[in-house]
Amino acid sequence: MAPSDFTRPYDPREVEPKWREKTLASSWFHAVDGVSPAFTLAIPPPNVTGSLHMGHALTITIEDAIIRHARMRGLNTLYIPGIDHAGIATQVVVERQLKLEGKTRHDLGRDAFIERVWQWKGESGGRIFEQQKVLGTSLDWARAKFTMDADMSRAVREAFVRLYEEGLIYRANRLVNWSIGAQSVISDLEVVREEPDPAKPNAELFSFAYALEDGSGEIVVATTRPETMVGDTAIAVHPDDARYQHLVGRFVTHPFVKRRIPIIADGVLADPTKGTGAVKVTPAHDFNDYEAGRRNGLEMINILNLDGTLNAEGGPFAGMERFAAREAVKKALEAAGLARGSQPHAIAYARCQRTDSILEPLLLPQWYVKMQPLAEPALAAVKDGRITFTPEEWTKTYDHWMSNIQDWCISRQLWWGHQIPAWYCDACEAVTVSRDDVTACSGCGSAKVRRDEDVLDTWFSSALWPFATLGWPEETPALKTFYPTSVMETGFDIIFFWVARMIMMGMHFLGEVPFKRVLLHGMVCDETGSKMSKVKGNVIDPLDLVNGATLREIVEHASRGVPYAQAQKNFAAAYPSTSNLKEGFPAYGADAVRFYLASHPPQSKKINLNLSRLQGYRDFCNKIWNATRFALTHIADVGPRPTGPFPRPESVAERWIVSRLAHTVSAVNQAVEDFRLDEATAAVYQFFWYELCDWFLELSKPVFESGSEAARASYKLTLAHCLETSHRLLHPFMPHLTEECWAHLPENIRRRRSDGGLPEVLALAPFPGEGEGHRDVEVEAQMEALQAAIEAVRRTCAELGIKPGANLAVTFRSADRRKVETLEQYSAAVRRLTRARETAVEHVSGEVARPRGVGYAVSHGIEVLIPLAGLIDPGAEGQRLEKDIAKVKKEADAIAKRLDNKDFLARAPADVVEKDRARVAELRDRAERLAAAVAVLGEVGSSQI
RNA sequence: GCGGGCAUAACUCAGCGGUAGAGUGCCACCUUCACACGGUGGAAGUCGCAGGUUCGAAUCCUGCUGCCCGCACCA
Repeated sequence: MAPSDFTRPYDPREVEPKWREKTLASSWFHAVDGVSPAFTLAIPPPNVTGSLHMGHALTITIEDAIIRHARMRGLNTLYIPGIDHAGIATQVVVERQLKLEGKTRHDLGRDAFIERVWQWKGESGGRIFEQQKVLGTSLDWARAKFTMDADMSRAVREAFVRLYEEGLIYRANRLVNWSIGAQSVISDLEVVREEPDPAKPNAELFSFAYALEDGSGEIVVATTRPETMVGDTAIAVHPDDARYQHLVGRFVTHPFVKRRIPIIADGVLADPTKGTGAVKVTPAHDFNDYEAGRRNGLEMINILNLDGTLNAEGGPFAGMERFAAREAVKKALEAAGLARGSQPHAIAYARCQRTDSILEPLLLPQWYVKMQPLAEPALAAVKDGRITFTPEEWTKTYDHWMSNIQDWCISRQLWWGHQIPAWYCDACEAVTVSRDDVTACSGCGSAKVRRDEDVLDTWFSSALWPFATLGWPEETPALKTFYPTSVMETGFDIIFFWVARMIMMGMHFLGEVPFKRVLLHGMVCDETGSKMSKVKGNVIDPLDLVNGATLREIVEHASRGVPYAQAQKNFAAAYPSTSNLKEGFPAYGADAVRFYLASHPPQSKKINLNLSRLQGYRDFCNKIWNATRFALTHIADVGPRPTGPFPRPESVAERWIVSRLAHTVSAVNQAVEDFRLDEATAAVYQFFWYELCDWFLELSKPVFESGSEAARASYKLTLAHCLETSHRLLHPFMPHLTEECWAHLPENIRRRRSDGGLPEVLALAPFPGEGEGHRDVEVEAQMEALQAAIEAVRRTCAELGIKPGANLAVTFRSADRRKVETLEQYSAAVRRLTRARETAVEHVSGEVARPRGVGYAVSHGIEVLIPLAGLIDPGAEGQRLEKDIAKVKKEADAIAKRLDNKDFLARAPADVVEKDRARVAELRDRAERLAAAVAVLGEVGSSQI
């Protein structure tokens, strides 16, 4: 391929699809069993119902960068892809489809329904894999797993049976969170509570009276759920509440159902300061009442059907939907003269995370995992550092949750999922839990056994992910090679749902941590900081950023089920910067999106999408492209790259760039090791643009144009080396662009593997380490002086309003022989970069007369003299210099003041004091020289002050 | 109520004890033969407020204010 193949500007649409195809046709990212050291990362499996969102893009970006870095460092690297069957979400999707056909899952029956879900999964369940590929992942697709695969199901069953046999799984009849929307139980973690705002009542606190059975009076209670009163089995008062002591032990009569209800004393439930101090007790429908019921041996009466209607216990209200029943009960109480008023009230509704329906506490037998014994080793593993969290602050959150852990309800009344392997006997009481399907009761041998209808919480299978994906419970070579995995990387919002449970299960079943490090990232939000949601209409599809999209497409992807005009309004509110976005998004490309996402520090809880920054990284891609294109015009015939460490070049510029390269390489490696991808991307961005392109490339141009043969050869090698090393440094963040650029480089310059072989592609090349350069602090100082001299000329001209292209003849003076030599050596480059017609360099010592009427600057021990005659009025220079003098003096005075402080001298470290002394001296010297320059400016100049 | 976090340039965010930084935006200039998705120069911050520790604080400590996020509770 020739440099002319480079289109301009860089167009990711030309390059990225090509490398995606090559990758998928290759075996570059297949990990091999049995080779160590290994590096493993199992992707957090996205929902099978899902399509790629910014959170997935962030996950993949971070993980793939870490994975690619590890792979290039020579580790046997495995990045495991996968999809989660997502019980409730998937079942809801398919049920919605059925509804369009006028059917329910019950019309189909369980087997046919499950068949139908699999069919759906086959058609649209793999979409997210395709979307992940667009981002340039280096996943090992041959090892992709779906949590409902046969081997995964086997692992789930094995885990369940073992826990049961160990007494860590049990069945109990307890109050659970019932989601009427999902028609299932959900776990504590899946309950969301909206914070109540007392200023905005969202409910009604309704008071009513129970009449004492002897007709001697009444007792008033209040509730936000009047319909539950048909399930009341007690009224509780505080034992010390003088108002009610005489009533404890007596009874009231229920107005609607024939029941005597005791008035009991319960100091836990009843709070004398709240309401009337008397509280109705409905043990089967309230968590606190349930505890009170257990304490006091109360009857527990379930009044609800699973669909939210009142059952036969509802008396006159039986059959009514719960909210209709609420109104009916209120009316009936009023009619009976028992209503005692109501007031607006703010309460925290408990809702189902998936369906948003208000949850009902219900008494139902369910399967639970006993968490305490599992939590203890998992807590210890984090405490003693076998597992570390990044950012560290999550350790506390983890400790706190794990130390107060509740048993985990794992039954779900769904059809889609791993059916619980428990069989009940109709002939006896025995429960049979088995690895194999059961035909006879383990207790009495009866064939009348029924399997538990329920499936397991999806998170139960997720908890086995790091080892089930590797073949557990089999002792597979993969398991031996890749477990424990190296890193678990995911959003902080599932630290309890997932991370904590994986740690518990991994330690329990394998006796070893499932991963050594946990990296938790934040949430990608819109420009205003709001969480992305289709309801808010502020979702941005990462593929629209990658491929480009029209405004209409963007807006349509942002929300669901809203008219376009409204959707546009919602979108504009969430992304104020897009007000001028007529054309939609350009194709930023996967590489720019990745680099952008990687540029955020892990402690950012929120990443507010910033399109201008994204654009900045697209520009960076273009910069890399063009720099490579330019370099290729010079390095096509570069000599062979020496094996081993890069040899130390001769010239200042080369030694400088190689020193900066060494610095960048170590900064990037350290940053990736620390999971500070933001620092890694910043370091390589800084190096490539501001050091390699802005300076080294510019300094090398005159050499390529008119340097000696030897100099040209040396600069070619250095340039090619820096460029090739940059491609390798950038590759984990920008896989497509760097592959393309690297493929254009002459073979001579590509870094070989340690065995001497030429890597097939950049992804398989060694990551830069020691030996790519050498730090040279001295040459860096020399280079800084050269840069400062050039910048001094530019600044002086700019501040004086001297047009570029003016006829400049600049003289540099220094007492430092090396600086003089450097300036002389680079005089052609200096002319080019300052646009001066001619330059002269003088080595001076002691006081030297200054010419009159010159623009003057001094920095890093180099004086800059620019004759102004014929260019501008020297008066302007006088003003400019005076301003400069004032600034320098102010700075010098500030430091001098510190140096006058005896305590500072006595207590500050010697090197700090020394640095300040040198700095004051330098500043004073500059001030003197500037003052002298003013003095010789000429008549006009000196009178301007 | 318990716990965690955040407040730095117009915007988005680094820095977390020794001269206030980056990207974007802004202003001025430049169509210099890799790149105008470019180059050069510039302006811009009493680092939320008040105390304290220290020779020295954006950085450590305490309090306050304002936001955010968990967990618990809510007749």
